[in-house]
Amino acid sequence: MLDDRKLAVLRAIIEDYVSTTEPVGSKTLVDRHNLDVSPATIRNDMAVLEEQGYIAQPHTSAGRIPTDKGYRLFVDRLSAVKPLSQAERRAIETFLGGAYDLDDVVTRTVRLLAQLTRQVAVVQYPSLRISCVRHVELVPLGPARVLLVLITDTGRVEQRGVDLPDSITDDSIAHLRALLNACMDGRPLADAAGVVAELPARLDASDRPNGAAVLSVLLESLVERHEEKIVFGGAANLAARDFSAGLRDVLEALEEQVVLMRLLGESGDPASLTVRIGAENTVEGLHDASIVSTGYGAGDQVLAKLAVLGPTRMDYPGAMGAVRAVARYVGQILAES
Amino acid sequence: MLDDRKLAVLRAIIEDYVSTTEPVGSKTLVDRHNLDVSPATIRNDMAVLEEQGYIAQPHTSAGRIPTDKGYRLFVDRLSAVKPLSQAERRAIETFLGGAYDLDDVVTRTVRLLAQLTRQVAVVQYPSLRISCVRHVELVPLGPARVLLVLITDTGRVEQRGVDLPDSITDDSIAHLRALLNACMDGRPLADAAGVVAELPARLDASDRPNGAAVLSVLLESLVERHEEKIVFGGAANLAARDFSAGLRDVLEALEEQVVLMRLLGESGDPASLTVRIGAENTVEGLHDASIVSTGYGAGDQVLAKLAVLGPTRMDYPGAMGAVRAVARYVGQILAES
DNA sequence: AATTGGCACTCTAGATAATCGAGTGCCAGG
DNA sequence: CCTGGCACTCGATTATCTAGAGTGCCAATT
Repeated sequence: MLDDRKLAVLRAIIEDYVSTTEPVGSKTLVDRHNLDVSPATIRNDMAVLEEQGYIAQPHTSAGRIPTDKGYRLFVDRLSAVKPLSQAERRAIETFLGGAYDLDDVVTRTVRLLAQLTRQVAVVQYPSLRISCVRHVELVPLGPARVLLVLITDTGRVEQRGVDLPDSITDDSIAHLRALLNACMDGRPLADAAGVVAELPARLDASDRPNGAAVLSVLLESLVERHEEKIVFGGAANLAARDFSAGLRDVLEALEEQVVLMRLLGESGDPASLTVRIGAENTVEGLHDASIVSTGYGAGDQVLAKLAVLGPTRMDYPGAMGAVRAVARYVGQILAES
Repeated sequence: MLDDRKLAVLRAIIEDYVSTTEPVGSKTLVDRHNLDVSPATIRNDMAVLEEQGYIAQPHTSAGRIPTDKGYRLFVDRLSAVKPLSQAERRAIETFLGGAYDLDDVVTRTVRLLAQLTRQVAVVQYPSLRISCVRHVELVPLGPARVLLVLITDTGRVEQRGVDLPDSITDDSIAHLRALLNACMDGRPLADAAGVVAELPARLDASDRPNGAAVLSVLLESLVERHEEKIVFGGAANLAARDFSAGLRDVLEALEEQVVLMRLLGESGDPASLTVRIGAENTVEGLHDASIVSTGYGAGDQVLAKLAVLGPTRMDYPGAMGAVRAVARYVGQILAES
């Protein structure tokens, strides 16, 4: 139905349109790419492509622009992920290598991705779900308030103030701390639920409510809130582009954690490169946007996602290359630390 | 030189211009505010105001718009900080009250300020300079690498991986940990420098380099990097406005930590409400912007700054009221926790 | 001396019209 | 199936005109 030349034409249209931002006509097309046929032939091809919904005309007597469906075909069958240049790889390595702590890794990753792709970058904090507990610290903050500090074997530290149901003595705290460490040390955070079950038996009756409160925080709050943390950067790159919906909508979407969660959650296979194009995106206000996302993590565990967001008219091969490369390096960093 | 009526005219011009975004003429002015004089009289006044540089004409035969100098006079002498409504105060209280930890306080503050003022909000993390050490924890991460965790009496936790000059045994770590806690416990972080001096004497010679490495991280890195952390939000509010310089510049400035530092640093008295208008701002790309900032902290200590950034044409009394109120509430929250 | 009504003047925003040209669709011939 | 030719469409650009908001200035008034 679509012979090779028609596909080549589609590819050419997309490449031209992405780089020039202007509808591309049959004449320009033959000139710029060396298709050995006449403009009239191209026009026939374009008519077919249009009929099938891969390209569209903004108005009669203008060139063609790709539709979402056109981009989709391009991404699926007409393009390859573009590997980064040697220089770019080195840049990633040195830039990410200098990170101090997790916060810093995430911040730097965002900046890096935004800079590499000249788009908006979105990075989710890695999940603590599979981390193991190395140490739990309890520090009294008030009569019925303690600070819970959790140190994982991946070298991460999470803290949170906990309001207790009862007031608590320093002794009880010490007791609870010892017990928590005994129970949790070396165990994955995901097991916290199990520990909650066996804990009451090992606590004085008087300490049970407080102990339960601390554990539920450990579970619900630390682990889950971490995943909800999503950072974006490179908003300045939006200003240059023209989103028909108005970039106000885009910025609003980016500032809503909930929306970002959904955005990253929507992609199918979490581990692999996923591209969502234009209207494929269910998030309000992002119908003109495309998202290139992938999971990342230490080893083969997917701990979180990162993505690049731009107008549907974006350099997909380049963005995909950058996303993949950055995800790999971040994974390495996480594995090392 | 400027009699009362001329000042009233200036105030009226600013108020109208801020709310309508359009140059305001003599006729409209008399209509909307009840100045009991004729348009011609106002025109004379406006001529004087213009001569003195308080207002300007975009072009002949257009109304007048305020200049930076005009806004400056308005802020200094013609307006009062507008207190928030009861409802707004309650909203602040409940919204900030629900915060989990410091990160959450800062994030919520940004959102709150952005929403209250419909502008961009900028918030700096509170300095650790005056906090006291409650506990120091060292966790081995590798042969020559430890994780340093610092818990302060204000319930904050900072962590950082430290690469040591020599490899280290678990014994040494325990020793170092005990010593650090003995030295630092209860002392303000600002004293860390002093502790560095006395530490070597109390360490085995073999532990000295490692101990010094840990302490220098404590000092340089934890405390200072915290102050450098600045968050902004509400960028979507920029989209509606029209910055002549292009909002790209504004967004770029906002994404540069260094620039934000300078922005907040420039204000004079750190404790009080400061307004910087248009060109008063030395930051490139923000010559069309105004910044309303103030310091905040627990008690009377100024720990950091927060600000609102918008076009010079902004609602100064409202912004000042919001900034002041939010700063106070955040201060309270910090003092409590 | 300050205020005011009157008036001519100046621009800009917006409407209308004319023109240009890139790009198309279609057709007849190779 | 490809191609050159050709009439046609329609947005973008430019030119011209008009209406009206707003001004500055002046002479008269209080």
